[in-house]
Parts: sequence; structure tokens; C-alpha cells
Amino acid sequence: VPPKSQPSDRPRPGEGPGLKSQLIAAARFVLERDGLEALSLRAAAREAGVSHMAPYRHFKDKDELLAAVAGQGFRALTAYMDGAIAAQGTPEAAGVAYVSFALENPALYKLMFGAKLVAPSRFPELAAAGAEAFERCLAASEREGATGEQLRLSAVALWSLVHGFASLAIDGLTALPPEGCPRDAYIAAVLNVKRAG
Amino acid sequence: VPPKSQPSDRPRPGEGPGLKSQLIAAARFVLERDGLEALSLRAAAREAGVSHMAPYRHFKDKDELLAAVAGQGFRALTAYMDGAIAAQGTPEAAGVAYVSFALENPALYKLMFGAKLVAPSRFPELAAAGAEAFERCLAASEREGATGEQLRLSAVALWSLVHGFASLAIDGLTALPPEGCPRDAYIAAVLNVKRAG
DNA sequence: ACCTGAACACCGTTCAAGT
DNA sequence: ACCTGAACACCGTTCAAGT
Repeated sequence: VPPKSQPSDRPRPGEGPGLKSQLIAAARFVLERDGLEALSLRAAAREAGVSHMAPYRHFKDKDELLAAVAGQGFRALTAYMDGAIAAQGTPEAAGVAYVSFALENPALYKLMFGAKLVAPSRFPELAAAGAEAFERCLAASEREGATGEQLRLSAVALWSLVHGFASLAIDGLTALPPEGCPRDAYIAAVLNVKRAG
Repeated sequence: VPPKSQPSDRPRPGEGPGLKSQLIAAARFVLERDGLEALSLRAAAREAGVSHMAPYRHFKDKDELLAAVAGQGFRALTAYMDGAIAAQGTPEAAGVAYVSFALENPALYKLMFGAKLVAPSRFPELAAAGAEAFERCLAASEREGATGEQLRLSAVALWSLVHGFASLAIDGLTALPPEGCPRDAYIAAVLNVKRAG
């Protein structure tokens, strides 16, 4: 008699030890080691130990591989924000967590917003992962009391603020935090600035 | 007797009809026509009608040409904000003008913040042009009443907000403005969202 | 089904010449 | 001083084979 089927033997799509997931892992590795500019399809293939054409069996083109990596990034960002919200309970925590994640994964964050990946209707899985992250901004705005028409506007403003600050900070364009000011406190101070009415 | 020297005969550095300024113009042209991804040193040289090696007589490498284009962009952005402030007189106008400029020049705006150009101490002229634009955020925050320690923090927050919103909007990541809402009004609405205290 | 290797058209950059 | 052209090492991608 054949043994009972063991579903964990065969990898679930995009997760198992197949070449596809190995290529995604290799791409992340190259991204961290050499930076976004150096992340090429050929470099990922080299890192995975296959020919430069093997990736084309699993990804239609370079953007499709990048989109897979970006999707992982958005899911990790969402999880990071969720963890912070659960631990601290305040809506501010989500914003600080967002910026912290970006600063701790600068190359990945740049890739996520880098190359026309999230926007178009191509890569719906990636768009969904991005929308999930944006949901956390909506939730944070809701906790801050925004409702109805203003809620979406508030969430867009919050997302703009954290995304802008993260981007500027990654590129070294914001002044350093004052002496002795821990990073998270500096982030919180910027996010909490009140605009005049 | 030789004629009186006419200074306008010889182009001032970086401005005259020399190949250097022609290459900068060609790069801007390619940028608008084909987008940031397609802007190569060779394409700019082609557009200027010279060999692919000619640019190296005027720019040390590709980044130096991109930095020259980005510098023009920051100066144009600053002028645009100054015009809006002069015309409207409100600090909000500067923020709306910032985002408007980015939406009207998306490829140029992406280039300006794109590739590690502004941050490092290389290209001091570009860093100065970027600092000039940031000054307008400082001025706007000052008009809104921020002082002392809080002033820089407010300016960083304002810059983050407008940069983030502009970036997200360029990539098509923000919801469209409500029906019949003119673009500038939508921008103003997002920038004017009050965060809960 | 999955992978390989040659080939093509690009790219940035170096080098050796040309005027 | 300024420009050209061949050359090199990369890149993404197509095509024709290999198992």
C-alpha cells in the first residue's frame, strides 16, 4: 500500500524549497548584501546557483521577481505594525513602527516603492499586500477619531507623513535626532507635530 | 583696436550653448519623453548628437549629469513655491505648490530624489539646491507659529508630508480626489488634516 | 517540465587614438 | 582641449536545444 499522502512533503506554492522560493530568497540576500542597484535577475540566479535563464521558468520577467520580494516586504511591514499596535495599544505606535521598519530595512523599503510595482493592476497580489499595510493607517486614523469622509483623508495624510519621513530619513535628508534622543522618540516627535489651524 | 569684450559672448559656466548645457537639456528631454528608466548617458549623448563618450569630457560619470538635472529641478521647485507664496501669501500655498510641482513633473521629481544624489557630500551644488527648497518648508512652519526647538521638527514634518503625498500620488497610490474636487483643493485637504492630540 | 548556452541589443566605463 | 571608436564587463530578454 502506498503511504498516506503527506501534504507537507510537497511545498505549498511560493513557500517550499522549489527554485521559485529559492530565487526570491536569493534576491533578498543580494538586496541586503549589495543594495537595490545591484539586484539583477542574473545576480539572483547566480546566488541561487542556476543559469541566468532558469528564473524565466518561474517568473515572466524581472519585475515579477521584484514584485514577489516586494510582496514579502509589505507583509512583513504589516506584521511589524500589528505587533507594535498589540504591544502598545496606541495608534501612534503604528506610525513609529512603520518608520522603524523602513529604517531597519532600507533596501527592501526602497524596492517596495521603487519601480512602478505597486501602482498598476499588474501584480494584484502585491497590490493586495500594499492595501493591507494601508489598512493599518486607516485603523490608526479611526482610533484617532476620524470618521466618514474625513477618515480616508486622514489615512492618506498619515500614510504620506510616515512614507515621506521614512523616505527622507533613508536617504539621509533629515537632520539627526538631538543628542541622547532615542530613535523611536525622535520618530514619534516628528509624527506628533501639530500643524497650525 | 579689438572690440570691447562682451561677456555675454562667452557662456557663463553651465548656462551657455556649450556641449555641457546641451547635454543637460538633452537629458531633460529624454527624461520627459521616455521616463527615468530610459535616461542613460548614451541616450543623452545620442539626443545631443555626439558620440557616447563625449559626455565624459564634461561629466565625471553618469551621476554627475543626473545631479546637474536634479539641481535644475530643485531650483525650479523653489521658484515655483516662491511664486505661490508671493501670489497667495499663505504658508499652505507653499505646500500645495510643492505637491503640484511634483505632479506636473513626475519624472523630474523622481530623479531629484531618486538615486542617492542629494544625500552624500558629493555634488555640494545639488545639496545646496535641495537645502534651498527645504528652507521654504522652514519658512512655512515659521509662519504657522513654530519657534525654537520645534521649528526644525515642524519643518521636517511638513517636508515629510508633502514629499510623501507627492511620491504616493505620482505612483498612483492615493485614491482619486472626490468627484468635482479640483486637484489643488484635494491637495490642500490632505495637507490640512489635523492629527488628534 | 525544467534547465542550459549562445546570441542580441542595450548599458557604464576604460583605453588608445585622432584633430 | 575636445571628440571618436573599439573594447570590456555587465544587463534583460529571445531562441534553439538539451534531459
